[in-house]
Amino acid sequence: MGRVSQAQAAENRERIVATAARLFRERGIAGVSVADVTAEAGLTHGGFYKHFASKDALVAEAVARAFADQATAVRATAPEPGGGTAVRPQELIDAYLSAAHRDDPGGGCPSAGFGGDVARATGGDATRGAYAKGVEGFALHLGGGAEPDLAALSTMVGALILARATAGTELSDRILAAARESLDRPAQPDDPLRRRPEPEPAAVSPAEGPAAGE
Amino acid sequence: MGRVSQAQAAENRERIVATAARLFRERGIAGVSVADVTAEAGLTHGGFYKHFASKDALVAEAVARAFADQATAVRATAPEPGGGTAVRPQELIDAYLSAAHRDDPGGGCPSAGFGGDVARATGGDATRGAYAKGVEGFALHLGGGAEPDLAALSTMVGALILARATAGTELSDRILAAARESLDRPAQPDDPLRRRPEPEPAAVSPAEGPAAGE
DNA sequence: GGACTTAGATTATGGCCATCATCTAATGAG
DNA sequence: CTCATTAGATGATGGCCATAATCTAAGTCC
Repeated sequence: MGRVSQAQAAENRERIVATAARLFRERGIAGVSVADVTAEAGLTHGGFYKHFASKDALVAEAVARAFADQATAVRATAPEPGGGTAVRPQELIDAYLSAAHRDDPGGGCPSAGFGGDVARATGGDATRGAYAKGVEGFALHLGGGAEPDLAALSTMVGALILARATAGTELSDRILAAARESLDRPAQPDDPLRRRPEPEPAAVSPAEGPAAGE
Repeated sequence: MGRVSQAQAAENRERIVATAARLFRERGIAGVSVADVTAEAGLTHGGFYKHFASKDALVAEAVARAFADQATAVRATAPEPGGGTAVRPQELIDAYLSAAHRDDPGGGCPSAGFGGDVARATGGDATRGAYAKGVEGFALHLGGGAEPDLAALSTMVGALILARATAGTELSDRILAAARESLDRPAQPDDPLRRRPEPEPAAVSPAEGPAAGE
């Protein structure tokens, strides 16, 4: 086919980004080809490079888009649109650590969905930058707007990834439940029990320590 | 070259599995070819299928191997080899949430290194089974041997994945620090503050709720 | 309305990949 | 010592992928 109106072209481009944001989260960035994305968007792969300089450029936009969508959805549930809440939004946490969210990676949390792939950084700085910015923004929401709750974010992202990887086993549901339980009680900054018993230096070498093998 | 002694062949096979366990964690399963693994093990790709039925079979063995190595390393730091500890092993947590572990995915935690890839399940049940078994075993160690501490595991895995994906930014170190801080205080099962304020049902639909977009 | 522009389709291109057939030489059983 | 066995090398095969050149028909602008 020949040409298409500017409005139609812009819409096509949008659909490519939205489709990519979903597919990349579902199957992983390496598991989705440019042709997959364009086909799912109702186009052929030919015109792709009229819109994007490379697959990496699409990845960066898809990551940014996924986080923007998440921010929009999260804002819709915030008690005070402009201000901040003092406690963690319990509804958000429950929805996050639900079986439904586990089973919908394509529409789910970008921090979890892109985490593993972004670490291996196919593309350059654009992708990683968009990811880091998105992560911090989401953590900020978890912290109630004041300061990012990075610990809660870690628990949620970790639980979701582990639950997905163990989906189908009974362990998967237990992981979600344990994380929900753990986040039930907001952090108590002045709790004396938070101080560690003895601050002796770690005796294990991290390189071949408890986390390593071989 | 022609043939090789049975001992040499077994050693070659071992080296393939060990190399795969490392490379798959470093670059992702989809990002490593059979030829990559065999070459790094000092062989060519030809003889590979004399040892493994498919790449997926190697993946399953590599996952199992990575968890076995981790278990060995973790056991080496356990205070009581046979028994269990009542509290979380602080040294283990500190080593886990270190910059060194973040920067060594190839030799690091399999729960984190394979998490994203196993969720997309290239291979069949063998891989997922090995993964689930390994995760539960590691969680058991974190819980001191009595019962698996799935919440702590989630926090650690999530923090590590997020720290890796944001490596190079200042956020990365803050994530590790926040997770360390959060895990500093062992869980208090009878803490009255752990009860949630109001058990109202979640008002958001998980499908297009706070975690979703579009 | 006519000429220029361009979105998207068609069709290469060069490369990598999993898997397999074949070759070859050393091993290990007799 | 001999020979069938087999680990590993070499080299297809068929397929997919990112990227790009070319084509075409429809928009856009004067």
